Amino acid sequence: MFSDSEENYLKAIFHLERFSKEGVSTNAIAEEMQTKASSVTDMLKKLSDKKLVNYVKYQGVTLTNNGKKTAAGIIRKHRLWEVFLVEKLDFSWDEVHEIAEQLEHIASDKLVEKLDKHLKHPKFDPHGDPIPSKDGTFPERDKVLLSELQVGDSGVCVGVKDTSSSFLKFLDKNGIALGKEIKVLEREDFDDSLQIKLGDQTLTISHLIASNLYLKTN
Amino acid sequence: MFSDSEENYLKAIFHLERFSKEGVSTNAIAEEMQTKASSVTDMLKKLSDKKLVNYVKYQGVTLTNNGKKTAAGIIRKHRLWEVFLVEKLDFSWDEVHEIAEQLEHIASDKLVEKLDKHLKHPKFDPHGDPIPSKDGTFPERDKVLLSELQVGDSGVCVGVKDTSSSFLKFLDKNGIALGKEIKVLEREDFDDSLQIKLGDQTLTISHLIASNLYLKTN
DNA sequence: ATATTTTTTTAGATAAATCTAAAAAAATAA
DNA sequence: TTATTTTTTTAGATTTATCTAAAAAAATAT
Repeated sequence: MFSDSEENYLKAIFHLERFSKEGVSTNAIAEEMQTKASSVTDMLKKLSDKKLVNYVKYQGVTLTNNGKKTAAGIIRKHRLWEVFLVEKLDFSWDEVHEIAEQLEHIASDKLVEKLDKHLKHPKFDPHGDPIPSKDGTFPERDKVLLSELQVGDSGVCVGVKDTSSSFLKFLDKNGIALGKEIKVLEREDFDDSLQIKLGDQTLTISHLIASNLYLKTN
Repeated sequence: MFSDSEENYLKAIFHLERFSKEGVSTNAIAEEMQTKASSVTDMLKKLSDKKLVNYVKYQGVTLTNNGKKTAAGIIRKHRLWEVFLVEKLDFSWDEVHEIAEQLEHIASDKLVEKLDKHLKHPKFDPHGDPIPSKDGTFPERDKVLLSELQVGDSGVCVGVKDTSSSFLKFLDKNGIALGKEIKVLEREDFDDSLQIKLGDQTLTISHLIASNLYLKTN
């Protein structure tokens, strides 16, 4: 149906749309996809011809309903495969992104639905990101960055913002995992680092760490 | 490492090499891949530059050791994914080929080995074809076409030669599956059709059917 | 309001994989 | 052995996705 490249652009635009309510700019897409603005322009024309985006020269793009649905479908596949890799093949959560980037382009509706069933219809991927349903709707979860909590607040770890291997490995090393309860014991005014309680241990984490960890507060 | 197209050519040459002990001809590859001879020539030059085939103008090609190993790796992936689709996702054996054609190009050694482990190191795919081991060796099984058996002979069904959906569906419909015991009761001289015993039933099958079904004789 | 900077687009080039049509080589037939 | 047919290769074109460099438009600053 669509080329891998077209699918990657749709995915990028989909992600960028969540941040800007205006159209997404050519440069933003180029940045996200690590490519040149001129390549983006070329692709926007093609996606526009295929009615996947609304594109007006010099004014950026938005996804059409069709484009949104297609993008959600790709993200659905990506996240289902991530669950498969972690749950069934025993990969760790910092290894699955690159492989899922390939698997998300496998074209077979039946495969996706059978995979979903096999995995017992998971709602979230290994990083806590929601898995769009078949019709393209996202089951959003209310979550808050750990960095935004007040001293004394607590919550359960439900997701990560940064999914880089180095960040995830850091979490592993410190025993921070989805499902764990975290309580903010103290905030250091100087650098906004936090002292937190995790299980029966106490540890100190930087602001950068805290601003990449999502909690569900109780 | 290699493009999907390069991998498909290697696979095709690998399969064709099993039949001709001479080099594989350009036209044979074009036929196998449903493409034009001129496209094949172009690709052979490229594969030759990459030391995957021994190519001499007008004399066809053979795979180098490297080419053989690479091809075996792709076939390994294809067949492991077929096992996964049938055993874990509950696909039927006539549905898996097209999907495995896509999955075989996913590049991750770790994924292949984890998949192999998850499937408990299967030796054969759902059609009875052997799965090459990691180092590229094929565990060949001694098998005979049902059409070559004599009246009175019997054996266990271990594989199919034709893997088309229509053939596999025919087998399903008639209760013929891998692992089933078959005994040749009678052969019709006129058209070489066979009367066979399958479980407690007797059925008649054409020569074409019998010449696409592999048995292991006892 | 004009000049400067930034963003975006266009024009033209490149690489990969394919094609058609023509040329060259090899195989086969007379 | 020469002619014919078949196979294979070459030459040149096309499509997709990319790039660089230049031009055009929009945004920002003076």
